[in-house]
Amino acid sequence: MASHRSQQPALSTVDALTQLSFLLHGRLENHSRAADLSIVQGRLLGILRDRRPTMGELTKFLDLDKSSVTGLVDRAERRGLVRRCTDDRDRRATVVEITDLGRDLITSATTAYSTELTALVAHLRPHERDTLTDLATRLLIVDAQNRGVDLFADLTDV
Amino acid sequence: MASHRSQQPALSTVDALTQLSFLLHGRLENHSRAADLSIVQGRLLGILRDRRPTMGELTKFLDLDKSSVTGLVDRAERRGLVRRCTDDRDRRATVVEITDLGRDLITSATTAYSTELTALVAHLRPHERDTLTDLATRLLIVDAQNRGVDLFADLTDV
DNA sequence: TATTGTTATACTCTATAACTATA
DNA sequence: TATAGTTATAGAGTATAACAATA
Repeated sequence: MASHRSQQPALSTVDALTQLSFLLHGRLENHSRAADLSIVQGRLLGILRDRRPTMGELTKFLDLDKSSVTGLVDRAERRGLVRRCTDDRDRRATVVEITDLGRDLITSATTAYSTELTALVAHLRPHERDTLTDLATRLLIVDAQNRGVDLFADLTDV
Repeated sequence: MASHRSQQPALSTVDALTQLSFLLHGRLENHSRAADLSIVQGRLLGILRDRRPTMGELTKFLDLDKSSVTGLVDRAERRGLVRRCTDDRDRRATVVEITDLGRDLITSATTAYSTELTALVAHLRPHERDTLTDLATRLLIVDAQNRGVDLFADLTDV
């Protein structure tokens, strides 16, 4: 009942993870596009879902140049997905917040993505899913330690 | 000896895989950029490493519009990474092949990427790596079946 | 007529450098 | 002077629509 695939050439660990990474990234891109969002617009809205950062804080979350963030927020604001507010404590700073429309879009995109991915991993048995989750999480923790950050400190959602 | 992380909030399977996907994608991007390549240029060269496709075939491998492929190949050709040849059997068609320079670049990028990823998964025990590889491969196989293609038919390398 | 590929055009995304306004 | 953010500009990447050359 287990394996129909012994005839197949085996993938290396790195190749299998890399292909899986492309698979997930492509799904995320598809579902974002279905909500009329690019991946980076989706990341922006995901960050804003439970934060109200300044432009400068956004450059750190997104790891982009400040001018890139200006353009990104410009386009999102023009579409009514986010709005800029002035910070009363520092009049140089600009705070960005998500609008109801932006929240609706990112919610529908992440829901659809999550539903599709859940259906995919449903092909594994429960204990296999748990194992996969544990192994993936351990790799994330190792990487976070290598980078000197706490994996669970700033989960930026999708 | 096993787990120091029971205090941490657990990630869902989907979240763990999604974050891992971002991690790998970011690494691939870094190593590509170190070789002065974008991810898509790297994919192009990876495909050309063991193929000599027409422009039309490239649009299928890359899942891009033909005009996008024209631009992609234009920029790669301008940099001396690929060259266009005429197809003698169909004089409408254009065959694309990699140059020695292109091959050097993609080899160094994939080698560096693979080395870093191998070091990361080396934090797992051998039997855990095997399990992870098996589970990831099974997800890829399910997805390939859903899409009606053979996973092992057209591995486009990285 | 259908297919292969390019060109013209437009938009997103990204970065560098120069700039404005506030601290 | 230093910091927060924008503007000007340039280039990669992507797509749609119109086109040329060949089948």
